[in-house]
This record gives sequence, C-alpha cells and structure tokens, in this order.
Amino acid sequence: MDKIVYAFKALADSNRIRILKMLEIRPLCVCEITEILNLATSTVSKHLSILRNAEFITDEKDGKWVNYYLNTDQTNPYMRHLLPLIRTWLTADERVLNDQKKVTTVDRNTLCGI
Amino acid sequence: MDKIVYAFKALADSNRIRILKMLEIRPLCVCEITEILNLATSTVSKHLSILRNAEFITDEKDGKWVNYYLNTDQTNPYMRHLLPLIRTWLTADERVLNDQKKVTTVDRNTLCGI
DNA sequence: ACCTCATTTCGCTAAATAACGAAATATAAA
DNA sequence: TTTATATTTCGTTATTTAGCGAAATGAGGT
Repeated sequence: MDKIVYAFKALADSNRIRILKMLEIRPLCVCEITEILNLATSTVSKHLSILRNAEFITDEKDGKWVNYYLNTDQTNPYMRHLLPLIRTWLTADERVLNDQKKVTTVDRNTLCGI
Repeated sequence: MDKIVYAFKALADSNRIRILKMLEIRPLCVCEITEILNLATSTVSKHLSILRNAEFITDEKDGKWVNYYLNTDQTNPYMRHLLPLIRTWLTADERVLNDQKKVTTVDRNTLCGI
C-alpha cells in the first residue's frame, strides 16, 4: 500500500511530471533540468530524489555531472505500468512540448559555466 | 496538466485508495465507509469530494443516503486508464482484503442507528 | 410544517510538502 | 594537493493537506 501511495505522490506534482516528460527525450543532468524548470538547484535535486525513491528514474555519474534516466528496470509493477501511461499523455501539452524542445537545444557545457 | 496532477493527487492517499478498493465490491454510502475506515464523517466526505472532482467516483441520492460508485463514464482519459490499473493492484493487500470483507457484512440500516 | 438524521461545509490545528539560500560533499581539473 | 564546480543535504518559511468537531444543509417521515 505504501509503495503505491509513494508512486502516486511522486506523480502528484507538475514539476515532477515535466521532468519525466523531458527525460523521454534524453537523459539529463541536474543543471539542465534546473535551467528548463527555472527553479533552484536544490529544489530540482529534491524532486529527482522523490522520483528516484519511487523508482521512476535512475541516476548515473558522468564526469562532474549526474545523469538522470527514465527507469527501464521492470521490477516495480507500479512504475512499470505508470511510466508508459504518462508517455502517452500530455503529448499535445503546450508547456511540455516547449520543455521537450528546450531539451534538444540545451547544452550542459555552456549552461554550467565552462 | 492540472487535470493529470489532480488525478494523481487524488490517488496519493491511502484512505482514498482504500475507498476505491471498497467500491470495487459494491456502491457504499458515507456512513458505511466511515465505519470501515474509522474516521470522522466529515473527513470521509472530504475524501469522497476529492475522488469525485478527479472523476474516479460518482454519487447518487438514495433516500436519506448518498451512494458512491466507481465512475463507469469513460470520458476522462486519466481515470479511464488508472481505475483498471488500481483494480489489478493490491489484490493481496491484508488491509484492503479486510476492508472488502467488511463491505460484504456492513449494513447501513443497523449502522446509521435506525 | 416540523422533526430526524445522513451528509456537507466551515473553522481550526497539526503534519506534510515545495521552495529557497547556505553549507556540506564529492569529483575533475590544475 | 589544492581549487573549481556539480550536486546533495540542512535549516527555514510559506503553502497545502488530513483530520476533527460544530454548525449548516437537505431530504424523508410524522
């Protein structure tokens, strides 16, 4: 029961949904997501930890960055069914489309002040 | 986007999930749900209004009672996909099974002090 | 019309949550 | 080893939410 509730809690926030929709395009680091959502880095980091605890995403070190991915592990039944649903939803949402467009243009090297 | 978030918010509470699982057995009035969840009537009424606003349930006057039903209208795409998922989940959950068992025995006439 | 009683709404309190900036952590480059 | 910097954790604040009891609502029965 707790696990199901945590899954739904993780999805019950528009910024976290936006993050999942962005990760459909490609893996992203914290600073890229921060730029697109226009939030404080610490806030984005917290959102990512909530999504990771609910097993919607995974992370992986990549040099000085941490890449976040949609979870492809199929162990958690809730995540396994919910992620594909979300993928089919919001495909015409103005803001989501704009976020996803930014994902294709944003560059972590210029962003994070090389 | 708001609609999706409200749907997930509605599901992000264990008492509301329990209500949905109880309604799988049969329609219930507020006092029956109150008895099983062991909460104040006003609290249950609030939970029901949240589920109704997210279109997971509908209500119908029945004499002095109000019956709540799982929504069978297929207009809301989020509800349409999420309700069947929830139906397949928690089928072995201790507390849910106990709630569902109580649903079969509880009687609104004796409950609401005839 | 009046009374009864199931339900809803209101006002309040306690707990959870989202947001921020600052401090801590950890890793890459110098 | 020292410095720079991407990320996480901590402490705080404002908002939201779950819960309760009391008052309001509204329909049925007398």
